[in-house]
Amino acid sequence: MSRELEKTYNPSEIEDRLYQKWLDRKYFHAEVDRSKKPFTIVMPPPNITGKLHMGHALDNTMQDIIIRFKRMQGYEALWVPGTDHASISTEVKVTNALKEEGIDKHELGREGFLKRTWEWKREYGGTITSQLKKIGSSCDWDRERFTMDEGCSKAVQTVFINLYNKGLIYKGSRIVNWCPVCNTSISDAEVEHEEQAGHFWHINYPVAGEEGRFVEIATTRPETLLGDTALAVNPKDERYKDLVGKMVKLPLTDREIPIIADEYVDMEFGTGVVKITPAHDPNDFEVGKRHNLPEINILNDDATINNLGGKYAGMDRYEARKTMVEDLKEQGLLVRVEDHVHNVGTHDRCKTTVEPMVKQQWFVKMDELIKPAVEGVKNGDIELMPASMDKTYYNWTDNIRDWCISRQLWWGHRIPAYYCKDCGEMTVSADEVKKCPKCGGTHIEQDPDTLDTWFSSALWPFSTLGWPEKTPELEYFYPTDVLVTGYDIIFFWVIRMIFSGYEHMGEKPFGKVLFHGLVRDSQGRKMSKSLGNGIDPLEVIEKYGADALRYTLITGNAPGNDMRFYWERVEASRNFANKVWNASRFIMMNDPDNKIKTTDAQPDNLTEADKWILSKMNKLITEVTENMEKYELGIAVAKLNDFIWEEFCDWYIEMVKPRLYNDEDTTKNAAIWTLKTVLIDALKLLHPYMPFITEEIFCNIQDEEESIMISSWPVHRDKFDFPQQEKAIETIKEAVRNIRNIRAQMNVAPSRKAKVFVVSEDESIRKIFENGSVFFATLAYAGEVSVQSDKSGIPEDAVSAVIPEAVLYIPFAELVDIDKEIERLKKEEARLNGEIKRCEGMLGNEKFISKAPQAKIDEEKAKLAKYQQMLSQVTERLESLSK
RNA sequence: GGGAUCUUAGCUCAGCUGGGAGAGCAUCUGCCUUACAAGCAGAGGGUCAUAGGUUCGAGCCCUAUAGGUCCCACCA
Repeated sequence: MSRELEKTYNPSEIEDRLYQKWLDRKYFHAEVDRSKKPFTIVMPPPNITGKLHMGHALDNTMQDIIIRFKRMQGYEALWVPGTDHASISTEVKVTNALKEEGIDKHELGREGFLKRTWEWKREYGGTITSQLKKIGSSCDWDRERFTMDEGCSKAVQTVFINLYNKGLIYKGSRIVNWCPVCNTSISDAEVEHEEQAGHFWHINYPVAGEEGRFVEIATTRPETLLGDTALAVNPKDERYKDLVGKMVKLPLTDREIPIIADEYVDMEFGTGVVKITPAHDPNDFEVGKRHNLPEINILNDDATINNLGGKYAGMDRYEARKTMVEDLKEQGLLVRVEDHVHNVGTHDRCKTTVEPMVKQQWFVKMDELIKPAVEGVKNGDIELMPASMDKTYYNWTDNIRDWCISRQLWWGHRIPAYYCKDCGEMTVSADEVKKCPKCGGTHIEQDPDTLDTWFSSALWPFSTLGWPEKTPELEYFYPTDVLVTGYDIIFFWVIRMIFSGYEHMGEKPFGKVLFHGLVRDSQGRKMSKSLGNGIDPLEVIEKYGADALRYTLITGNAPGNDMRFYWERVEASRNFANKVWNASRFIMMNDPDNKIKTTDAQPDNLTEADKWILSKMNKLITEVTENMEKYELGIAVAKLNDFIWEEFCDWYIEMVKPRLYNDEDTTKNAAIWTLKTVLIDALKLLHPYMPFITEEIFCNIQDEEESIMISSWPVHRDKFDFPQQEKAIETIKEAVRNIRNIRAQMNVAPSRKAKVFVVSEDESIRKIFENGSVFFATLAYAGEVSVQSDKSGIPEDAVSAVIPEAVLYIPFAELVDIDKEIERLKKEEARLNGEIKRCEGMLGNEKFISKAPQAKIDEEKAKLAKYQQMLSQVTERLESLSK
């Protein structure tokens, strides 16, 4: 393998090749291995109709980071990928495709349609998974699943039958949300409420038998009047007390309906009289049940008025509304029209206003099922991250209603219920029923409905592992460890998986749920097709590489928070990748034949600088690991970035250069060994975040085929703890910073070297500078460094800087402006005085002394001593300059 | 109506269990120093929304207020 690397990192050449290498070597594949601990993630299955968007990119990057980390830590790490059949989306897509060919879905028939849809799935359903590969997802493609594959379908059927037999699934005539465009019922979770400007129509209903007396009601949906079966008032309402029990004439019809009393009516709102339409309003439905009112459905499935609507039959709901209002006006029954803003339920897929309707549908009874799911989160069996999601979760579980699971669609899992046309008997069965068990009739028809898409995805954590079969995988990998998903599908999916896990497996589906937010555009708007503000992750990958995209999505963002996408941030990520690339290139250039290996014994002539960076690295390993274990991915990588860029590149590499450029230097090899050791550990820590570039460098630098993916995660090594050396190097860094600062302030050209005197009475400090003089001189642009215990030989007008336990002098003879120098020192004096005052204030506070922890007190005492020592040096300098 | 969350440098955001305010980008100054100008060195810039409270000590905890965002909810 070539050791000549390009000057800048070029991801496009590398990514596909490396991904293929990993695939070929089956690195992503996990097997049941009892000698290892399992770690499992199941991927939230993207819709087969989907195209990769930033949400997927974020979701999968997070999962990939976690799974790569765990794999390196030695777990048998399994990440199960798959796709969702997405019943409505897919059905709509295929229906429209057919329409363009001039084919009507119903003409084609159910079987023909399903055949076409499977074909469509085979052709396009894999698009999204192939895109997931582009971002580096290390999922076990051998175990890829589909919610409608044989195994998952078996799981769905088993669950349905189990729940039915337990009485937890029932069929009933209930009010459901009906989408007249998609022509199907939908669950409560699929209804989005949006505020719309509408009207409040006040209508007079004539009281039967009392000429000239009216009851005024107010409604936002006057067309539903056709289905009214009562008016209701509050039993406590004095205004209407005498009306209760009387009848009113229902306008525009020849029906009479009763006035009833029900607590549900709010006296304060509107006129205090409510028209009751049990077939088209969930509340009215309840009222109707309490008072045994008839339910009159006045709508067809496409939201036109049905044949019960008299002259309005056949009109669209809005057309009927308009016409009816006109008619009411003509008859003098329309009192007035007010503007009114109200919440309208719309279908989340197609944005059509849903119509509540009474329909025969299948439901899952929720009240019992939800209990273990609530308990599981309450007692910590499942942890939601961030924890604030708990409240959202309970808010839903506390107000849960039965789940409408039947859909009037063809694409999906068909309900395994069979009806005998002869006697009407219903049989729920896994196998096709051919003969009625009750009457023996053979005219059997299967329920035409299919199940809600989320019914199958609710089983995903165990259906993908083989359930209902008792597979070794299920036994080994279940329960899964962490679920990563957006907070927007907590109700659709997360909660349903949780109660399904407890119900069917007797155990939680996952231990933790890591929620992430939305990726918004740079102005904070949701990325959407209609706005055209979406950014294609593939475009980002093409321009900057998958690593840069992943890095951008993971940095500078706390768990559960939304983030904004900026190209500038991608650029910054790319720059970081490039930094790593060049640091690596630098190291390779200094050991072109790869003579020094990290596996070599630790050199016995490590310098203080070497020990410092090794010690720093040791700390970094601990911090990164701890944060990743808490799934604080952003914090972990921020620490890593700081270490690599600042400590390693800006300081350590610069410190080491004089040794590398000097062939006489006996510690040259020690430097190279340290550079490589630290770099390789850093690459490993970075690998989960930036898998491609780290792999490429890892192989190049070590001249080997071995992959970083399967290398072991770095662990803290006690032998690399060097607290003394850490302190020593920090002292030198402080000195360097001071000198650079002074030089910049004085506009001294970098080319101009100056002699630097380090004066300290403390021998250990002097020793530090003597040991570090090789690089101290370079970093501080010093021509020569003189370390001494007193000021002998130092010109009186040298510029000076005070650091703890030492004073630095730089003689710039002609450049020095004494007044400016005094001013600078006075500023420093004031700063130190401020610090001293602060320390003294704290230490002088009796309560602080008595209540604060001893460590904190000692810390402040040490600071005070340090500042006092520095202050005395500054004062001394000032005095000698003022002479 | 209920709930969540946010308000920190010009912009976008970090800041984990309370112990001297950080990053990236942007701005200004100086550098093509033989890994990297996608870079290096330095600088400026914040009464951490407001007002109270708890505490020896508050960006962090509590209460109220203002503004923003989101979720849930059957007010016809």
